[in-house]
Amino acid sequence: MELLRKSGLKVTPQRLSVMNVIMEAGEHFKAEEVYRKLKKSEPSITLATVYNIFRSLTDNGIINSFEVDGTTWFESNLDAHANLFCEKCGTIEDVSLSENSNLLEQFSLDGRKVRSASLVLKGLCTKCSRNSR
Amino acid sequence: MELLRKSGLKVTPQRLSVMNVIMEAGEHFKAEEVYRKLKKSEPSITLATVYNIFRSLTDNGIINSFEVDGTTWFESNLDAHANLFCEKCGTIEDVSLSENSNLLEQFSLDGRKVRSASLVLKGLCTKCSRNSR
DNA sequence: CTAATTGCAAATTGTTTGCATATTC
DNA sequence: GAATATGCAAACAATTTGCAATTAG
Repeated sequence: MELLRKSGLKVTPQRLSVMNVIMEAGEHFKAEEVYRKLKKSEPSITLATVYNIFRSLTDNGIINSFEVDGTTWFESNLDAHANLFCEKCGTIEDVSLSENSNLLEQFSLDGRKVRSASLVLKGLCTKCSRNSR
Repeated sequence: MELLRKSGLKVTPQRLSVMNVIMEAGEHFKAEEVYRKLKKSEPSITLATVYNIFRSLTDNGIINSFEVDGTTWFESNLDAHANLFCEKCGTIEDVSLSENSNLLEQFSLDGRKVRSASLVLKGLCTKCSRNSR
């Protein structure tokens, strides 16, 4: 609620529900998934509304988004990290950068301006990597 | 030609044309752009064909792809680097990683398997950054 | 009361697919 | 000659838009 207010966004039940889903630590969702989850408790909600909400939340820096194979994922973790898409189970796993690595200072920027960075990995998550051994 | 042969892909004029466009150093293209470019010299070519070609080239590791805001870009630079999407002029600029940074060793991987990494930046390219000062 | 947001349907964009024809190897 | 690729039209998936009705501040 505070986050919405701080950004001048109106506090609607739909927005609160979407935020409830997305704010769980370490969670990553696609719009469609959130829509399906919410449909149960909030049957009137629309996929378009979910998309609209995600747009205002990302525009206001409340959540983060990144894309994998043509679809957009959302997460509440705003710290610099990589997202690993597991090619076996289709989930996303956060991958922290090694301590001595500050992602945002890794580039030779020479007079460019970087506003956002998205580091997406593809491979096998911890669980699937273990199971495939 | 050698690259195609090595991967067991048939050498067709369409594939050669696409590769000619994409192989220019530092160039980044969307399928649609390549299609428009080639339409002039090769009027029979189709957007679907361009997409098919890009798929076989990426599947065989001949070129690289990454996505920005829902559209896929292709490049021939296979070295580890970041791609900066300029929000002003809409082009992509390669950004090399600082020497002491090996992108693929930056993560705390602990038993995960990483097959590919895509680092996409958004901001202003060198030219637009200069012009906006 | 006013501006913002929702819900709905329809439109758009980027990309893929099925299939007949043509082309490489 | 067999397998693969092209061209074309049609299908698809993800996302956005226009607009009327509703709701938050």
